[in-house]
Formats: sequence, structure tokens, C-alpha cells
Amino acid sequence: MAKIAASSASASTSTTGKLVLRIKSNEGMKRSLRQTKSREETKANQNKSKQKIDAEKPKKPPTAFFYFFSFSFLREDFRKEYQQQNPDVKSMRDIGKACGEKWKTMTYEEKVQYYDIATEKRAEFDRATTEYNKKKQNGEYEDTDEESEYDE
DNA sequence: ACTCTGATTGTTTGG
DNA sequence: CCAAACAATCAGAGT
Repeated sequence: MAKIAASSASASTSTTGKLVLRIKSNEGMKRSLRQTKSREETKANQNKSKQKIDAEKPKKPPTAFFYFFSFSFLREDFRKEYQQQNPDVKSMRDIGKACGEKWKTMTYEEKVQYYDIATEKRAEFDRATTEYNKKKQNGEYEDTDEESEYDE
């Protein structure tokens, strides 16, 4: 069973985006991602731009898994226990793997909790995107859409 | 000392 | 539809 039916509670919301559930062998997924975010943060820090600029494109909200991930870190039990079980483990990646594995083993009901949070967050993100789009319409940025071509 | 990388899955977005 | 990118976390490792 363990089949993640697309008819999830979050799916009921039927947000603007279409939820395409496709479970494929993503084994070959590329993991070489460039987490340039660190640089952005550092850069921002150097810039002393503590205030976040809403004008920027809204960043992608953390997924359910990420919430679970962060939550696990908040849970001292998890970290402590894991460290006790794996004293050799430095920390990050290994725990991530464990989390991922556990995540897959988690039941739908367990995951739905995080999914719900992620769904709500997505709604806000969607709203932010809309507002961002609106702002763009004001002609605030260089982002010249292809549709901006109209006779004059 | 400061900055980056590393790994996990899910969601986003563009072509 | 497919593929690539990017979201947070923290400590280790490199310069």
C-alpha cells in the first residue's frame, strides 16, 4: 500500500497550482545543487540589508519534508538520540539521510501534518507571487515580459 | 576568522 | 510532460 494517493487533504484545497503527483524513479536526480543561498545571506549581511526586500521574488516556501527536517532538529530527542546511536556521525548529511528514510517510512497521516503546513505556506507564497506580479505590472523592474509589446 | 559545502525530499517554475 | 533549481538546517572543512 504505501501509495501516496493524490487525493490528499492538502490536495482538496486545489490551490491555483495543479498538483501533479508523479512517483518516478528519481534515483538519478542530480544532487549537485549549488546552495548559493549561503552567499546571498552573507552578501545581505555585508550589505547590512537586514530588512528583506519584498520586491524580490518570493522564495519558495519550505516543503513538508523541510518542516519535518527542521522539526526534527528542534526535537532534542531526535538529535541527541541520533548522536548517541551514531556518535561517529558528524551531523548534517547523515541525519538528513536518516530523516529522508524515516520520512518515507512515515505514514500518510503522519506526513499530512507537515503537508498541511506546507500547503498553507504555499497559499501565502502564491499570494506573494500574485502581489509580486502586480508590482511588476507597475513597471518597476527591468523584467520586460514578452507581453509588454503593444503598439503605441 | 570567515565562507562554503554537504544531503534529504518537496514544491516551483520554465521550456 | 520533463528536467533543473531551489527551499532550511548546522557543523565541519577549506582558504
